[in-house]
Amino acid sequence: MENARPRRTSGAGKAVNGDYRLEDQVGFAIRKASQRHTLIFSKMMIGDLTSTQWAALVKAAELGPVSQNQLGRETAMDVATIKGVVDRLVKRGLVATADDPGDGRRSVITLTPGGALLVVRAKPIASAITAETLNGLSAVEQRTLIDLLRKIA
Amino acid sequence: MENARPRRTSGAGKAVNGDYRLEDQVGFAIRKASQRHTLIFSKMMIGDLTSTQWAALVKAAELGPVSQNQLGRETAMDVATIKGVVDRLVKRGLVATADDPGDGRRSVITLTPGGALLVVRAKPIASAITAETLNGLSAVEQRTLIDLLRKIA
DNA sequence: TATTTTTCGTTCGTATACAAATGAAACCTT
DNA sequence: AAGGTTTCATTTGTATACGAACGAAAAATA
Repeated sequence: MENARPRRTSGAGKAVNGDYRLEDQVGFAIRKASQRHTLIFSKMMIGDLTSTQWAALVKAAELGPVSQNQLGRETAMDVATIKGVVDRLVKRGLVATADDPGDGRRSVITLTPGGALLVVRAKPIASAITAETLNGLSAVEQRTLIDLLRKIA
Repeated sequence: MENARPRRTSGAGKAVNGDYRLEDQVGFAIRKASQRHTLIFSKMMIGDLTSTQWAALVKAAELGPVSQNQLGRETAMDVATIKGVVDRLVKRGLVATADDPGDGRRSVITLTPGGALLVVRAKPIASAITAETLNGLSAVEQRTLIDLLRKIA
């Protein structure tokens, strides 16, 4: 029963040469996990919200009136990205923009009543999405995963 | 020194109501980790390869001639996504396509010599990218993170 | 105050990501 | 062999994601 394991090393432990497996890389694992989460999100969430739109909405609810760039920072979105997200939320009447009286550059973003209502109704669903995404893990593993992800983010 | 911690619960342990923090959700943590990885990847990788392009290249090297959809499956890419990726790799001369003689639907994808050379040279860099992405974690934590990501993917 | 720097929002270009629809080819079953 | 099903590749439409450049406004500083 020799050579039952792949002989990818030339000594003990550390690989030597052409041993690079896509499946072993964090980046690939992150991408696959992200894909599954996105799928779960789109299946479970109400109001046709994407996970990024939800992030912007719930942050806007938490923060109250915010500038667009600030909202982007809080939700980890590029200025160009948050613009597109906000535009789509405005078009759907979930969010409104107004000129900042004190700062000619800023446009202040606020939840509309409809947006606020949607946030209230979607919160338990968002929690359920997180739970479903983590459903193969024990409680300890769930916490560990989030901790480790935070550490490398 | 009472109420030093946020009072978000109305009993012991489990939260009750409007306590949903974006920062505590896996999806958000995954997105942020993905962003950092993407940044590291683009800064370190050679040949102007994105992480998805790299995935396609290294899988094509591992598998030899493959159909486009098959390559997409191996790299966790949608048919529409893998098409765009392959198109760009073809345009850059890293990959070539040919009609499958035995199957009129398939187009077979192969690495060009330039593509093969790039894979050889980029492998150690790709490993370094993974290491850099994980660099705040201990060896055990690194393995744990990848294991847990695989479990939920 | 005048100048420099920073911040804000916008726009352009490129690259994933995926649902859905399509036509062609292959496969399977009867 | 005919008919139904699956697979392959393509296309369209929408939504992130980010680098880079831009003008306008505010802030910092000389």
